[in-house]
Amino acid sequence: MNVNIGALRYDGDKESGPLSVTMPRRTKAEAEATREALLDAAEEVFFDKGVARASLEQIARHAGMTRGAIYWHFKDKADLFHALLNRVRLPFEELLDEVRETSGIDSPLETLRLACHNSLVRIERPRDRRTHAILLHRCEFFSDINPLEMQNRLVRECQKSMYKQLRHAHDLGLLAPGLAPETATRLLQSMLSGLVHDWLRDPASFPLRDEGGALIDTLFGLISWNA
Amino acid sequence: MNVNIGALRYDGDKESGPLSVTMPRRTKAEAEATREALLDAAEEVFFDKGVARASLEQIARHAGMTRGAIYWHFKDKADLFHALLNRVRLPFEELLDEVRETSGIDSPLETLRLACHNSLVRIERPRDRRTHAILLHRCEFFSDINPLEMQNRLVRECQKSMYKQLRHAHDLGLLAPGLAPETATRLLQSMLSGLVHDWLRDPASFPLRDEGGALIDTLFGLISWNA
DNA sequence: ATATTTACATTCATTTATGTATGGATGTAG
DNA sequence: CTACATCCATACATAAATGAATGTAAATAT
Repeated sequence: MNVNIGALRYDGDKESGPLSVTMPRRTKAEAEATREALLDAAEEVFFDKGVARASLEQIARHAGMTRGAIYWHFKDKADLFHALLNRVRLPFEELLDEVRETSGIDSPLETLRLACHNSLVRIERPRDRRTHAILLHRCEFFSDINPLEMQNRLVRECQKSMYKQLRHAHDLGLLAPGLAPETATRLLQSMLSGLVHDWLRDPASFPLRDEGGALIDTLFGLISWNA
Repeated sequence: MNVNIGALRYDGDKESGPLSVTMPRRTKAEAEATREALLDAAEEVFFDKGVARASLEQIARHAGMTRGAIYWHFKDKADLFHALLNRVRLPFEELLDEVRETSGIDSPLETLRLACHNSLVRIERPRDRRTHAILLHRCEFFSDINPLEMQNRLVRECQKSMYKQLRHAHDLGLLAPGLAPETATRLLQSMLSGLVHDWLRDPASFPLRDEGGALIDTLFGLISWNA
């Protein structure tokens, strides 16, 4: 079996148009590679021009293909968009699990703090950064896609995980006196949400890990009980 | 002079299409009224369908006009969009001035806190709410419009005003010990930004004034110096 | 070895939005 | 009372994107 994942076959035509006049069918591995290439191209073009203004023709050309390839691998633009988001999906709960497993910490507040730090690290990775920027700042609704509902689902899911930790911390008396876990949750979630929004709008304006990390630590210092 | 602002002339045709086959020119006041009607229609259609998917035809029909009216009053879609934003523009500094004038408070921290409350009240007004929702969640770049740059300008301007207040508060020893005014600024701005984003995405999910107000008070309680 | 399916490229028909050009009736200035 | 400018409606030309249909050579199954 000809396993050749990750490299498209070329036939001398170095231009970024269709590979040749009668380019034939590829092996399964090559087909999977072109699917990924199409997703990469969609990521770039969506990011640069916005989802609405990005045509499937531009995306296909950017990947060295034609629209035929897109319509083979994806139903339409919306389907392509969904596939794009699925590549970077990561529930906040899994970030918490990761922290719980790697570090031997049992304090719910410390676990949460580290998970927040890790979420910033995640979102700095180019693919995650661009994809989140697309979802937050570069797409409106179209066909059956409602990015606002998607964002809502993500936020609520994240809030739920945060609340579980802060509720636990509150029960252990770790929170500042008079601070309800519900309030602490909104405080943390809104701050992180705003921070990420601001940074994604202009990543060059400030270093996310540094300033964001300091902000997280400051907030956790403020909401923690201290003698 | 026939002053008749706020009411379009009808000629028996109650349908929402063009008023009549050969509807003539209006008075200056009527023309200004249709301009406002077009902006109202744009606000609604942009909000419902997103800026990219909203056609000028739909907007015109929604106002009981045709595209001819739009192209008379505005250069193109981008110009219409700009005019829409100008209706609700309000710098944060003016909110601060308003507080300084109406209340006799001289504490920079209290002034800032009240201005934050007032900003929530402002954004709950239907026109402000819809327009901000359009800018934040319902438009991508198109032609010469870059909503991300617009958002950036607004945020930086707001940050600047907040920082002036917090810097002043810090110099007066009003901030919690060890809390830099730069950090406090980011904390407050990110939280407010995230809060507004979340609320605009789904205004029914929680009451902004109540929960947001409580959040503001909590945060100011945390960042203030207290014996 | 043949038949079939796969993985695209190419072509075509349709839709949709835009910008402009033109027309026409009335307000308004003189 | 005329003349012109204003405020729109209508008509037209153009462009761009979509989705479906079709073609096709190689991979794969039989």
